[in-house]
Amino acid sequence: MESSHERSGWSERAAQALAAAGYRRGGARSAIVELLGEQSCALSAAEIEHELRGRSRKVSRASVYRVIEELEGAGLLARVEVGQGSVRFEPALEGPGHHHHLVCERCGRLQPFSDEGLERAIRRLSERMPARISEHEIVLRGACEACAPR
Amino acid sequence: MESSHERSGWSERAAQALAAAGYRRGGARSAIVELLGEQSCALSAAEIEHELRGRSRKVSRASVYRVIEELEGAGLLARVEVGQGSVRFEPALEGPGHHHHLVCERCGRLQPFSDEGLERAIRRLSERMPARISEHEIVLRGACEACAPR
DNA sequence: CAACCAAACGAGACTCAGTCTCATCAGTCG
DNA sequence: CGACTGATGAGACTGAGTCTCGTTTGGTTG
Repeated sequence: MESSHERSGWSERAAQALAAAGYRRGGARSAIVELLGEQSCALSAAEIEHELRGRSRKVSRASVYRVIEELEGAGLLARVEVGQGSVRFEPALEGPGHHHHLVCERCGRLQPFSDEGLERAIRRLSERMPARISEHEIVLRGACEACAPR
Repeated sequence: MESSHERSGWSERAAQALAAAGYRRGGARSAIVELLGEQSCALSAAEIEHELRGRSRKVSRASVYRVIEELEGAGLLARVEVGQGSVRFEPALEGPGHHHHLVCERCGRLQPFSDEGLERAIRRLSERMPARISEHEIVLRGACEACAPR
């Protein structure tokens, strides 16, 4: 779990990185970046569109997907495949922010976690595989603490 | 990769398990089970529908999804989320057949792998997490041997 | 400041996987 | 052999995501 000031740093970093990549400042883009920067966990594209309709500014679906694509391309946004066809996005944090997800099969909530043992196992495996591994994604499914306390 | 006689055993097991669960024998269901039993790796729903159109018997999309759901519910079929919104299915083999996937970002091919170190890390993590973990899924992304030989 | 150009944007048509409904078909059992 | 009930197919429908194209806006230049 990350502290919120680390998050707000993200939207600034993102804005800078996009500017450096030659993108102009545009209302839709900055509204999306700002919204993402405030989140504590992943949002779906539809949630981004819907949430923005209510506040700062209405943003079209096309823009939501365009900006997601730019951010993902710049390595600033991580795509999380949650299962059942739903895809979510969240700010990609540097090194220590790297984490994976537990999806509760009961309530559907997403819970981030990280584990050094797991990362080590993946690094070792990557060296042995006959391929160049660039990313990995791990999803655990089960019942979260609230749904099945022990 | 598993030997093929292990695979053909799967379609029999699946047929038995479905019969035991009270399902009647039906043409569409057995055609799908048979096709899945022959595969060496995961198929998408559309591929199942298309492949069957050409051979044994034409099967409607509704039946493909129905049968997938039944098999998944019986723990006979594993769902593999490959990314970019595409979902594939493959026969779930007992213990030793448990594996994960490497998705090539260049050619899109799926390559199964398994690793005891990784499984161990996940078991240990599951015990420490404040949740009941029932499944896990790991996807590695990168360039496969054919696309980026080293 | 005015004018211009390219990038950013919005609206909405379109695609495609997956779901749902309902009429028809076919095992199974009496 | 019927009849009952589950299995199936056809196709309408949904919702996420993509694409196109006309409009708006940021930034730059005269």
